Parts: sequence; structure tokens; C-alpha cells
Amino acid sequence: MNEHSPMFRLPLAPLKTERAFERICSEIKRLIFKGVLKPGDRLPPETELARRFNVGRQTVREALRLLELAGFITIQKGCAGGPVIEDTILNTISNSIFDAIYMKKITVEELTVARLEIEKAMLKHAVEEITPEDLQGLQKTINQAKEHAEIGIHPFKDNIEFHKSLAKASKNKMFVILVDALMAVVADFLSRLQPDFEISRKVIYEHERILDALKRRKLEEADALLEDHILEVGRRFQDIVTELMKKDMYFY
Amino acid sequence: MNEHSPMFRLPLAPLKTERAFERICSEIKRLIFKGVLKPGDRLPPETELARRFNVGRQTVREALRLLELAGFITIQKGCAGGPVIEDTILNTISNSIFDAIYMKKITVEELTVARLEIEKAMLKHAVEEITPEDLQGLQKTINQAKEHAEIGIHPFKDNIEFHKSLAKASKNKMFVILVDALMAVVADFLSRLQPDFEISRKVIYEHERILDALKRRKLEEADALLEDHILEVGRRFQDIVTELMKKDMYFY
DNA sequence: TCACATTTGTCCGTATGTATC
DNA sequence: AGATACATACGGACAAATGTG
Repeated sequence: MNEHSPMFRLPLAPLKTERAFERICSEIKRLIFKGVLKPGDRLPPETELARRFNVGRQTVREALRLLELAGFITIQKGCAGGPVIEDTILNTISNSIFDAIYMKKITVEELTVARLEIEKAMLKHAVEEITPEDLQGLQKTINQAKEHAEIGIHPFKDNIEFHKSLAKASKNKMFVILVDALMAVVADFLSRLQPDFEISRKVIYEHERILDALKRRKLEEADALLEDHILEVGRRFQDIVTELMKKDMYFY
Repeated sequence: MNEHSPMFRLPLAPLKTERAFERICSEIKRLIFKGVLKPGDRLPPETELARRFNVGRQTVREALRLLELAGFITIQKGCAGGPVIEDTILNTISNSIFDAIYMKKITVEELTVARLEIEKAMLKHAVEEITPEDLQGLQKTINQAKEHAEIGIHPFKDNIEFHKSLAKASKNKMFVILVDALMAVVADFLSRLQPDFEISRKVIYEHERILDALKRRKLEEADALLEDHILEVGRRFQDIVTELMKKDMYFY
């Protein structure tokens, strides 16, 4: 096999015997990190990759599988298909945290407390960093939620988008990731819930008040509103879980 | 397969056809979530799984690859080897956050700010929930760090353990997960650094002061100490990154 | 120490489904 | 509508690693 890649043989990881598909995976990852491969770029087809790396096609497949799950590429079938560099890492993190929550059997209270702290921190930074464009975007999201509610579509996606947009306004991608992950969990809870337009109207109203406080740069006011809002949502989730546990339907 | 089901032909909906290995992957995940498969349990060998799911061995392999990367199983070669249910999801989250950072989606400053907020929140809860046993454990970690430093072993693992133990003391598993992930990133940075016993002595001293404040239940004092500590570490990380980027050695 | 069985790791050949032109 | 290019999947085979007797 091709052993000549002295620059990759650095002190890290003498632990396990590196498997071929792992080597290929990190090789491609390295190219992405370096900027040689950018989002939108297409990777050669599997057969071509196999030829270039001097391995079997199956080995390439497993490497691509890893890259796909890790959020570096997507794979499309058919003509003009194949592996494409695409950044979906944030989704990956959300899913992992999501899985971890199930595995560790984290309680709703723990989740709510963490969400409270993270979103409050996010809000603090958002108040300072938010731009007029961000404010417009948030207003648009709220308007969309209203419209959807009017025509009978439950606006829970819009309501989740509100929190995500808020995180973006903090101009800190770490908050974006964390809020994204938490919102994935929230979305899962909401999807188990009967659509309740009464509550969703209330949520929209609360979001509107938070936005209003933000426009006036009133952190303390927005903070208090957000806290009430999240605690309220947390209580509803607790009810859902209690209900699901009773029915022994917590997991599919 | 049944292709004629006009009533289910929803517009734009059926984007993805679930691939065989995805089906197998989620099937096994389901069993883990349900509690049928618990950590330590061994899965049948690949050939056996292929037989049972009525698919080829390669398909099973790709499913196992996904489960492995997602942190649900580990795989060992040889006799008495094979896939074992094991919970390494926290590592997975760390790795994903890793990747996100390396893609420069997240800057050191963003990371430090997030770490600051999360650990401060964690500390707030730890002060209220911490037990004498937790305090003893933290003291033990510090003592161990001192001992290691004395005999010439760099105590960065002990120093990281201090923060993890602090998170555990908050009695909120969500904080444990988040701090765990953040600390994995910190550990990676530290591993790239020349061991500096001068700095590590300083770190141990700062940890000791934080613990002292905790023993006296002085949140404000501990909070200020923690903030200085994290900001200081963040500054050092920034220096490392700047240095590595100059040398074009930022990756591997 | 040595052989053996088990299981993963890797490769090849081939067939099928699917999307694009 | 047919040809093409690609991923998806199957089955067989051998190599390498690892634990056991």
C-alpha cells in the first residue's frame, strides 16, 4: 500500500491500528479543513476514489458513510449524483445531543434549566450585537407565525425559528449550535403534542413582547419574559412526558 | 414493490428512500432506546446480523459504521470480538464540536464566550447542589494534580477533570454533557501545547481558590475567579491558534 | 509457544435501482 | 423513451487480528 504520506504521520493517535476507511475519511476531512475542498464541490465517484486511494470500492463506501454521518458530505444517487461536499455539521451535533438525551434519560427539568441558562446567555449577547436586519427578520418570523395560525397551520416551526434567529443575532455560532440542538429536542416534544392554537397564540404573543423589549434594548425586560416563556414551555413538556410515561409510549 | 399508491403520492414529500443500512441502523438504535439492548451486551457477528436482517454483509457493515460513529457501539476484531453496545455518545458530541471548530465555523473567542457562560451557569447550580462528597472529590482532583506536577507529569488531565467534576456537582446531566464536550475541545488544545509547569501551577492554584470559595458557599467569589480563569485560558488558546496557523500546522 | 477458531477488514465481480440527459 | 452514469446492494473470497486451548 501507499505509505508515503509523512506529513500525516504526526504524534497523535498511536492507539489503534487505523483502518483503511478511517484513513481515507480523515484524508478527505483534512482536504476540507484545508479549504482544498469547499461546500458545493463534487467528489469523484466511488470507483474513481477507490482507484486513487488504491483500495476497494467497499472501503471507500464506508469512508463516505462516515463523512456523511459526520455532516461533511451528502450523497445523491443517479446520474450527476455522487458525493458532494456539504456542511451539515450543526445538524449532526443536534442529533448527537438528541440521542444523548435519550440515552442518558435526561429529565425535562434538567433540559429546561439548561435551556434557560443557554438562552439567557444568548439573549445577553444578542441585545448587544443585534442589527436592524436581525430585528426585521425576527418580526418577519412572528408575522409568518401569525399568518400560518390564521389559515389553520400550526406555527410551531415558526416559533422555533424565532429562538434560532435570536441565537444567530448573538453573532456567536457556539450559541447557534447549542440552541439548534435544544430546539431539535423541543421540536420533537411539540410533534408529540396535539396542535393547540390557543397556546400557540400565547407563544406568539410572548415572542412579540420579547422582540419589543429587544427593539428597545431592554435586556432585563426581555430576560424576564424569556424566562417565563421557557419555564412555561418546560411545564408543558413535563406534562407530555408524564402522560407518555403513563401510556408506556415514551419510545415508539 | 407496490408502486401504485396514488393517494400517498404527496407533493415534494418523498425526497429520500430509506436505504437498507439506515433501516438496520435505526432498528438497532430502537432496541437500545427501548432498553432491550443495554451497554455491555454483545451484538451477533456481522454474518449473523446479515442473515437475520436478510441483507448482505456489506449493508450490515455500513449500519455498524453508523452506530459506531454515533457512539452506540464499539467494534473489536478477532475471536470473542464483534460489536458491543457501549455508550460513547459524549465523545461523539465532542468530536462533532471539534469538527465544527476546525471548519472555522467557531472561533476561539466564540468558544471561550460560550464556555464562560455555560460554566458560570453550571457553577451557579453547583453552589446550591454541591455535597460534601463532591467537595472531597474536587479536593482529591486538585491534590492529584499537585502530585503529578511534583513528579514531573503534566497535570492537564486532572485540571480538566476539575471542571468536569464541577459540572457533575451541579446535578444537571445537561451541564455534564455540555461541559464534557467543551472540555474535550480544551483537552485537544492543551495536548498541542508544550507542557508548561509554571502555568499549570497557576491553574492548580486558581482551581484551589475556586474550591475554597465553593466550600464557603461564596458564589460571587467563585464566579469571579472562574471568569478570570477561563478568560486567561482562552487567551492562551488564541495564541496557540495564531501560532499554528502561521506554521500552517493547524490540522493534524 | 504454537496452532486453531472466530470475527472483522478488505477486495472483486455482478446485478439492480434511480436520476439525468 | 432510451441510454448513460452513478449509488445501492448481494455473494464469495481471502487476509489480518485476537483470544483460547
